[in-house]
Amino acid sequence: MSATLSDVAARAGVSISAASRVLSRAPSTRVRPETRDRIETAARDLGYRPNFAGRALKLARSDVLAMIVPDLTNPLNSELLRGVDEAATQNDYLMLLGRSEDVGGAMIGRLIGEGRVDGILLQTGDDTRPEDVRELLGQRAPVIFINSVEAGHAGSVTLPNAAAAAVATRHLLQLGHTKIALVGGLPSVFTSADRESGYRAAMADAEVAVRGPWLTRLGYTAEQGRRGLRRLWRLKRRPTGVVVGNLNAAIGVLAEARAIGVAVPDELSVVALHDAWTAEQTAPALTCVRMPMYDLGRTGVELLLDKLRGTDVGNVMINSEPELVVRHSTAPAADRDFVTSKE
Amino acid sequence: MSATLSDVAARAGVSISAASRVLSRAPSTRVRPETRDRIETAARDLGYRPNFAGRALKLARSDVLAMIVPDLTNPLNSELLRGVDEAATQNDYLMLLGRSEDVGGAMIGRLIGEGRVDGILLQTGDDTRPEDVRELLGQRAPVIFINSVEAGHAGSVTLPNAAAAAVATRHLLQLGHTKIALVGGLPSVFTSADRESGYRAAMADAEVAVRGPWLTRLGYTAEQGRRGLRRLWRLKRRPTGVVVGNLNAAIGVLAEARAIGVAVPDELSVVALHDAWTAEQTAPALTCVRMPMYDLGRTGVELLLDKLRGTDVGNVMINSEPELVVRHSTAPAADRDFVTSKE
DNA sequence: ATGAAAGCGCTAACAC
DNA sequence: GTGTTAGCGCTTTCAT
Repeated sequence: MSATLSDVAARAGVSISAASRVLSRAPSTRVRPETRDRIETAARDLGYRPNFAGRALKLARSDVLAMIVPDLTNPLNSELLRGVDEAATQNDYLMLLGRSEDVGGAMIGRLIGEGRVDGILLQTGDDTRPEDVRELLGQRAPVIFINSVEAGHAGSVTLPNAAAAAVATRHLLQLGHTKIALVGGLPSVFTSADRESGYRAAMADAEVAVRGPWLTRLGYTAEQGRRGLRRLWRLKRRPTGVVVGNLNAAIGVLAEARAIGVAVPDELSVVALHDAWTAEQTAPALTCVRMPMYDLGRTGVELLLDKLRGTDVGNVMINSEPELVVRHSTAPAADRDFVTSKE
Repeated sequence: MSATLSDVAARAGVSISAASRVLSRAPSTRVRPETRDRIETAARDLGYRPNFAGRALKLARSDVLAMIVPDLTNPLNSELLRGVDEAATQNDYLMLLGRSEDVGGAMIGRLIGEGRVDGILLQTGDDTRPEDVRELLGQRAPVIFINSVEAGHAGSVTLPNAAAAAVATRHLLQLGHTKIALVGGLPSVFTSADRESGYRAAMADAEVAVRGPWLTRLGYTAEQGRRGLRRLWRLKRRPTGVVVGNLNAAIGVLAEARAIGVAVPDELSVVALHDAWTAEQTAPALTCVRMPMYDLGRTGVELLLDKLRGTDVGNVMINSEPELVVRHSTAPAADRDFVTSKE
């Protein structure tokens, strides 16, 4: 065991409470400079670290935030986790990671019930059961939803989902495409509707018709993306461009395109929402709309800390404009001999 | 705050210690069935959860294990994390995730110094500084190295790196290739040498010459894989097959091959170490050697728990045979009109 | 400016 | 079989 406060106090020749004041509290506490010095020196010599159990027991808080995501090893979450981690660290909190599939399970129950975490950032996944979420909300730790919302729950941060889908759609429109499909997420997932509405809005703005069969809502995984493209290619009237609601699904779309002999971008332009290193390594490299994931994480932490302090929190949308990253999976429409002036 | 032990005791009409005995200890403690019943009922009614700070303070342990990896969102780690998590949960431990880039930093120091974790599973990365690792080992939490070793340190689990590289190499040899290159990891990384030796052993067994320029040691990222292939393709004598030490690097190799006009597998066969969903989505889909990542995680936890109990632990290698997963990035050598009988 | 002491929730001797 | 009690390390009134 490392040195305790009483070790430090003994070495500095002061009382435990004096040592505590100097070592833990805001520098506001007035104490004779010489005493402060002795205490700080003793602490340094002994390599003193406050025992967190003692602290947590006394203060009834753990200084830990839990970030719960559907898939820890999804590269799309990389920036999100970095944002959360940095914001947490700056506020002297630790970030604990969990999977949303565990939400109904024992592990998350332990985290909260045993007082191991002070608050929770929750990103639900395709498989998260609503009743588990409601149970979670019934416990005593405040929850902030990340890129998802729960009716009647105060505290969420969302991405500019509609705006991002619109950026992607406009990119294809500007390349001269009019037959534009959407390979979207499951209808049950919060972001799906938003992204679809952004797509519809951009199409409407351009006065281009949306055809029902060109919308698929199969999910955000690569395999589901493949299925989406297969379904589109079974159609008599096929699109020349497709907006894919998620990068991983787009990777599947590309793989399936190759498998069934669809040339990208010559025959089909593909643009995806989200960006990550994997997008640069596909064949062809994927044109993407980058999402403000880092800000999403930071803002989530700020909201959670507000809630912890008792401040009223609302539902905020990150409003930085999603950025188009043009790579090689999109090209001017082949069935037109002109393109818009923008391109 | 939720119910405490004394709430439960009061409601059951027993002493706190009776409640503690019944609720926390092995069922061995003898107590009148009726009393046990009353206590358990009271606990259930009150939704009692042991406060972990009180428990940790008393027992001087936290029941938390930290798993530290270079990159949380690397899909290659998915199975590893699952293995660690499951084994930890089964032993009533919680898994806390950290990044190895933080090893020298404040965060990991807090985890250990403040007694927040009982032990550590550490997978070092390209950027982990040896002096930071040594400092970590100097602290009071036991450490088990995951697929890496530290000289003189008891406790590590490693993958069958050499065996996997040999499996990959033999696959190419059996397809008739003799001009086989290795796109490997950084020389400073533990696994690099092992994988290289497996490659060399397989080549030697087949009495096929290894040419120096065909070995690159640039690293395990996609970008480093791309650079590896570029370097190989600058050669006058080019290989017809390449073993890539890491799946992510192989994804880069494929991307670069396409970029510079190398046909895979017709002109170049590519086989990668490790497997993940990303390997099924490349063009062409990657032939891989699957590694026992799940077992790696489980075994790491078991070793760590042994060490926690004071048992002597050694350095174990997971010995399940790495499994070849043939997809479409490898094909018979084009410069031979015969193949071995095996294929 | 500094110290004494209580108590956060829990477990483990020890007494009965 | 059950209760009493001390104490883990810390913060925080309250005295001095």
